[in-house]
Amino acid sequence: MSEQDANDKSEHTSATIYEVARRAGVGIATVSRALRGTGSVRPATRERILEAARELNFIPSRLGVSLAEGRHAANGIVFPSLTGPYFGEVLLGYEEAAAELKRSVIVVAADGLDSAQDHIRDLAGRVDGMVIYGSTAESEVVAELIAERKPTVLLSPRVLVDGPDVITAENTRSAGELAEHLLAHGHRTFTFLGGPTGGRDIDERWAALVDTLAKAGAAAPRPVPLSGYGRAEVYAAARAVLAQDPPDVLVCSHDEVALAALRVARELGLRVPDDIAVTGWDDVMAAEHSWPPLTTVRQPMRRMGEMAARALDELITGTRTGPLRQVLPTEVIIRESCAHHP
Amino acid sequence: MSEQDANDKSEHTSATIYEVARRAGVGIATVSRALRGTGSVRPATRERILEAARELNFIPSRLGVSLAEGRHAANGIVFPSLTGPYFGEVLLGYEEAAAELKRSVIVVAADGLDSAQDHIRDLAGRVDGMVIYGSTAESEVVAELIAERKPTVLLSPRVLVDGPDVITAENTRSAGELAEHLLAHGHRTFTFLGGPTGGRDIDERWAALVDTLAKAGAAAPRPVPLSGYGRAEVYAAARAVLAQDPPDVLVCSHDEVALAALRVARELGLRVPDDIAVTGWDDVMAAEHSWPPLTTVRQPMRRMGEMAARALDELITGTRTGPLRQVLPTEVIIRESCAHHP
DNA sequence: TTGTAGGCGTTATCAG
DNA sequence: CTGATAACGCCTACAA
Repeated sequence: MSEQDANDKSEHTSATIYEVARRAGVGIATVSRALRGTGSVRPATRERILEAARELNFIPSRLGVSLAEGRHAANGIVFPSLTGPYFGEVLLGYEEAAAELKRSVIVVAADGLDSAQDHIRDLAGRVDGMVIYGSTAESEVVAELIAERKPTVLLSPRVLVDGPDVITAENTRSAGELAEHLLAHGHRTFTFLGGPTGGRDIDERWAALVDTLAKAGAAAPRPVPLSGYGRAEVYAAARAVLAQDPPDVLVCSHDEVALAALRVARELGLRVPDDIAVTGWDDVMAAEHSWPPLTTVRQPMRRMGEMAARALDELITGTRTGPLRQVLPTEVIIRESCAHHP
Repeated sequence: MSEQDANDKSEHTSATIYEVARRAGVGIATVSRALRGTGSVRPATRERILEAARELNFIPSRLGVSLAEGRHAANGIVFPSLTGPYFGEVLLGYEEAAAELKRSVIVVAADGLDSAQDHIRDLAGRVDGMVIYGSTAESEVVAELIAERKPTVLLSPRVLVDGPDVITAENTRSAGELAEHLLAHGHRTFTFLGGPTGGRDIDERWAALVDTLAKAGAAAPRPVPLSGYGRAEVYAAARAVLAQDPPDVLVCSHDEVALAALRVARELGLRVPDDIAVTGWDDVMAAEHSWPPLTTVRQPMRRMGEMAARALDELITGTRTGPLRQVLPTEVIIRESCAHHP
C-alpha cells in the first residue's frame, strides 16, 4: 500500500477498472460483476475486489458507464429564464423527483441567449429526456426533439402542440371562481393587467374572466397588455391604469404585477381594497407578506416539476404509451386585497 | 435520399460519424476534422461531408466527445436545498456565467436525502468541477473531492476550511453598519432572532452586532436561536420573543424570519416600527413589498453564482494557481421597518 | 466462477 | 490532404 501511495500523489483522475482488476488479480469482467452485483462471483474473490476498489478509491467513470449502457441517467430541463420566484419551486419538485428516480438534472436558462437553440441541442445530447418550460416551446429545436423522438415533456407551454406530453396548471375554472368572488363583493368594473404576448395561460385566464363577467351581466373587462415584465414596464403600466379613472378591480396576470400595482396605488393615495381591489396569480411568497395581503391563485409549482419528472421517466422507460395531457388543479387564495373579509 | 429515408423511420438515435464518413466516401478522421475545423480538408471534400452530415442530421455524441476529450464540459452545483428565494438567484448567476463559458450545469439538492453523499459523488463523475453551497461543506464527500483534487469552490460555506476556493458575502461590516443605523434611531435593546446552529454567516453577523453595541455602550443583544426554518418554528419563536417584553429592535438572521415577525407583531397589535423595529437579511422580493417595507441587507446572490462559475473555470483551466478567497460586498437597505424616515 | 474480446462514438496521432 | 488505428472506460455476451 505504501508503494501504491507513492504513485498516487500526482494522480488527479480516478482509477480505472483495469487497475482494480490487476490489483485484485482478476479480469475486468469480474470486477464489473462484483461491483455492480450482476452475475455471481466467488465470495473470496469479491472481497479482494472490493478491497482493491476501496484502496484505489475507484469510482466507475460515468462516461464509460453511459457509453456502454447507452443511456445518460440524466434529465434536462429548459427554463425560459431563471428569474423570479417561480422556477425555483418548479425546479425543486423536478429535482426531487428526478433524484428519487436516480437521475441527475441538467438545467439551462434559454432566455437572453442568442445561442439558446444550440444550448438546448447540447443539453439534448447529455440527457435521456427533457422537459421544456413555458415559452421555449415554440422553438424549432423542440420540434426537432420531438421529430427525433427524444422523450420530451412540455411544462406549461405557451401554445398547446400535439404529440408530446403536456403538463399545465388549471386556469379557466379558477379564474372564473376568482371573478365570481370579486363580483360577489360588488365590484363591477374590471381591468386585466396582463402579459406581453399573452400565451395560453394568460389567454385562458382572460377568457374565463370575460366569460364570467358576461354571464353576470357586468361590463366587459378592459385589457391592458404589458410590454414586458421588467420592473419599469410593470410600474409604468400600473401607473397608467391607476392614475386616471381606476376600475373597481385590477386583475393582474401575475403576483409580481399585482405587487407593483399595490405600490403604485399607495403612491397615488389609493387605498386597497377600499378604493380599488387588486388580485394576482401564483401565490409567491411576497403575496402573503404584502400589505394588504394579496388575493391570488396558487399554482402547484413544485408539483408541476414533480409531475414533469415522473412523466418523463415514463416516457424514457416506456412505461406509458399514450401521450400525457395533465392539468394540475390551482386554488383561489382569498386575502385582503380584494375586499375586507370580516 | 429517398432510399435513406426509408431506413430512417425507425431510428431513434442520431447517426454516428461512421455513417457520415461512409456517405461522404471518406474516413471518420476526415469527417471529424471537417466538422470541427481542426486540420485542413480539401474544400470539395468538406462540402461533401457537411452535406452528408446535414442529411443524416448528425450530432456528435456528447459521450463520445467527452470520453475522447477527457472532459465533460459541465459544471456541478450542490445546494443544501432548493427552497426559498435565494438559491434561485444564485443558480441564475451560475448558469448564466457557465453558459457563457460553454459549460452545462448539473444541479443537485442534497438536503433531505439519505443518499445525498452518493448523489454528490455521482455528480462529481459527471462534471469537470463543482461548487458546493452552504452547509453541505462539512460533508466528508467534499473532503474527498478536495483530496482527489477535483476542482471545487465553496460558496458561502458554514465553516471556513483551508485549501479550496471560497466565496462568501460580507457580513461584519454591513452588520455593524446596520447596528449603527439602529442605534442612531435611538433604539437601545436588541434581540437577535437567528439560525439553528449558527454557521459562519450568522455567527459573523451576531458578532458584529455584539461588537457594535458594546462600543456604543448599549446593552448586549439577546440571542434567540431558531430550532429550524420551518414556518411553524419561525412563527413560534417570533411569537415567544414578541409576546412579552419586546425589545426595541428585533434583528433577524433572514428576511423570511423578519417577515414572519412582522406578521406576528401585527397579530399582537404591535406597531412596526413605532412599537418595535424589525430588520432582516438578504433582501428577497417580499422584503420590498411587505408592510412596512423591510430594512435589510442585500446579498449579491446572482453575483455569487457568477463568481463561483468563474472561479471554477479558472480552476479547471488552470488559469489561476493560488486559492481564491473572495468576499463580495453587501448593502444595507434602509426601509420603514426600522423607523420612520422623514 | 472467470477471462477474453467486441462494442459504444469520438478525437488525435501518425503514416501515407 | 486522408485514412487507419489506438486510445478513452466500461459493460456484456461468449468461451472456457
